[in-house]
Amino acid sequence: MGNPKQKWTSEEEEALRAGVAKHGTGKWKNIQRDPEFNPYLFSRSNIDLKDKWRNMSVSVTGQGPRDKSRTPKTKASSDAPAAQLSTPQTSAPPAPVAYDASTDSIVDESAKNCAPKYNALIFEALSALKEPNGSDITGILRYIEQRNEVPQNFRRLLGSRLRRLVAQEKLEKIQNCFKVKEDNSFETKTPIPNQKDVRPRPPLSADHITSVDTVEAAAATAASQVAEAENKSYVAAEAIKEAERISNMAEDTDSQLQLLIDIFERCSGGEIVIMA
DNA sequence: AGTCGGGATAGGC
DNA sequence: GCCTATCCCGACT
Repeated sequence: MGNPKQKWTSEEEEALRAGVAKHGTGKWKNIQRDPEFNPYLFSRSNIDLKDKWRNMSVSVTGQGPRDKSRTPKTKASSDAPAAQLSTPQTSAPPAPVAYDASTDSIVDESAKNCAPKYNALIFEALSALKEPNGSDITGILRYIEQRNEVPQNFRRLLGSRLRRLVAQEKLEKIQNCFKVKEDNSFETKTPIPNQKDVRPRPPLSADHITSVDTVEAAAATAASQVAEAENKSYVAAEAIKEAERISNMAEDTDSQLQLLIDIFERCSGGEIVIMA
């Protein structure tokens, strides 16, 4: 067709990875315009970035180029940035190994993203199975397997995921069965201020205002309290982000450990395990 | 305007 | 000829 092919250089690829790590997939225009990456990507359009990312994705996941049988396009695929945990991923291609600019390390996005997905599947299974005393791992496994494609070592993964959810008090374990904790809601909730916190202040009457000074002092106090509250809110939000990041790291490490255990056991049994 | 998925095609083997 | 990477187009939000 029109223009001759312009091969992607490694610098461009790195810039694209870093851009996706920073802005998330789907924000191609933002990445392209970002002054940090624009020097490398100025000759590429946002469409080019999308195509290249798609291409990088299939080569990492080992799928053939453009799997035609991919799932139908889901509408409302307003993608979520890479951080969006259960975002699930929208219609974005399976995320390739992404370059994490902040840590200078390679992070497997797909592993990151599947953690919350599996958790959601576990909760879905438990609520669908509706067993009063909880469901055992086999039942949960069967439910998920029937409805989703799962990796070979999924039982192990499921086991560790269940243990983690129990540890996080999102599930409770009764003998060998797992049950959703009553007071648990899985979403991160934004705390709704309870009534006593938002109760209307008593109306100011004239005798509350003794002088302009006191009004100003009250205003200054209120302003400083608002600022302080905002500050605390920001610190809390940062802490939540950090906790999520650490949780994801833990999930990754756990998955890797399970895989290594699996390989070790197979090797111990005399099986030859070929690493890809 | 921006994004997406699919089709077309250049280029390497 | 086949496969992959890139370009292009139309649909969608």
